[in-house]
Amino acid sequence: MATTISIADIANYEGQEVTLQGWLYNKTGKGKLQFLKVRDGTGIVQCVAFKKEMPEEAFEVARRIPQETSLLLTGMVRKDERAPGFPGGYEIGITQLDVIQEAEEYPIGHKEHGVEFLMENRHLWVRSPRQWAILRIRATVIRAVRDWLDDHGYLLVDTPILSSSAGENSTDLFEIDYFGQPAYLAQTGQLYNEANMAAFGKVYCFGPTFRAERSKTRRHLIEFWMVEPEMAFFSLEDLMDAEEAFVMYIIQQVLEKHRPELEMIGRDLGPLESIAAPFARISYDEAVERLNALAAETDDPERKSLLEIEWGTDFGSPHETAIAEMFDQPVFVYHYPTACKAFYMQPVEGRPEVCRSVDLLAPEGYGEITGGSERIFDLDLLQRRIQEIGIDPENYKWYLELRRFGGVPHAGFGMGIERTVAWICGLPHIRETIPYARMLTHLTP
RNA sequence: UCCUGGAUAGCUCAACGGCAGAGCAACCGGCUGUUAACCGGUAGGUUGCAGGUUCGAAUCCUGCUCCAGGAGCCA
Repeated sequence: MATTISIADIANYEGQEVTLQGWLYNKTGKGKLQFLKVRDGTGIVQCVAFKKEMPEEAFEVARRIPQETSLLLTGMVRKDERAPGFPGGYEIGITQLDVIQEAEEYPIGHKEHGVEFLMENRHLWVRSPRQWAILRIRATVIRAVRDWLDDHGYLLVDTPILSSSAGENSTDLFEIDYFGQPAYLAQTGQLYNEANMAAFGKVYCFGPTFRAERSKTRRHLIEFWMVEPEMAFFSLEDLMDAEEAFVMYIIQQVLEKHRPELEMIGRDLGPLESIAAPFARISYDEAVERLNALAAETDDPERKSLLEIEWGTDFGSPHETAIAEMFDQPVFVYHYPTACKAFYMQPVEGRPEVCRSVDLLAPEGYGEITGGSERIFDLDLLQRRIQEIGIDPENYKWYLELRRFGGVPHAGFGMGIERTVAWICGLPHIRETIPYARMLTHLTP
């Protein structure tokens, strides 16, 4: 009985007889010689069925079976430069072949398909090499996130997904029936993080978040995964230092572990490899100046009006892209107008119209991947802010109470996993960065 | 919610007022090194839905449905 192996480990079995269990990915034939590309979840290997080297009925099976048939095969591993696959360079000379389930006509062929069709068949699309590579990179991004935080003194403290009131504001929340009273799906774990940081110092939560926004762009999901670290005694500058190291680690891990996958999906590695700390840091004031300067020297009136910005308004997507394009590195933009940001952000000393907030914009037009700030820790100030923006203090009772029992300066940020993966993989659309994207028009599969 | 574009064979598309077609997939046959194999053959259609104009509509008009991209909002 031959050893059952994973394709990823095939190089260790050269010259040995092995068993493989997997699915037929593709087949090309030439009469008495059939090339079966088989995948097993860890990789793809070319298996060669040659009529003279195997039982007659097994060869007939090799000739007949369609794409995605599940199978069990045995054969000799040999090195061959011509053999395609992942990792490639090895192939298996089949001596025995058994079908587990012969597939019906498989909808996803090896030609191009439209977005609508692929999304309807997402449960099958995840098998395609490109999607397979992207989702493996996603898993590594998530692991790098967890490892870096765990290794730097942050404790994972989970925050609830169901809650009785809004996190930051009451719009774009999914409301559900919670035994007769309204409840909402979390759009952030941040308020709970602030309670947890006072217990554990440095904490983070990681999980799905929900935004009921009718957004229809390549950067938006209704359900997306966010990691949110929150740190006691952190200033805005500490926050930027941490984010910088954190993002660098994630990129290094992906480059180290997934070079073949990145090449497989056609990612230009140059811009990614050249990412290095320190990242640029500019103030909102400077960003507005730079945008208006750029608009001034732009001839195209349409683009000009997209770039022009009045101080005090938040950046639109064209602004973010334009700022990011001014740098080869990710760029921090800090001290946004207080009016544009959440109520709990700490105003700048002596200049309350701006706050101690910072967004990190990814290069190559990928926009905002993190957003964070120093939080208000003074009770009176926070109460005043709640009153100013007109939300019900009753909903923030426990949150306010954190400021009664040892309030300290603290800061935190949130990073969108899917946007980060989209940037690292160089993808045109965020829908490929999550196994089953929830979007305005996609709830199935 | 708004703006723009689209819907034709299982898939990707062509035909743009005059016989609805190709490639891939499927099926049959050939081929000992294929890389989206190739070669020959077969089958495959309520042209998104409803109405209108016309001798004649996939094509022009009206309404609707669905999809995509973008804006706003955000990570």
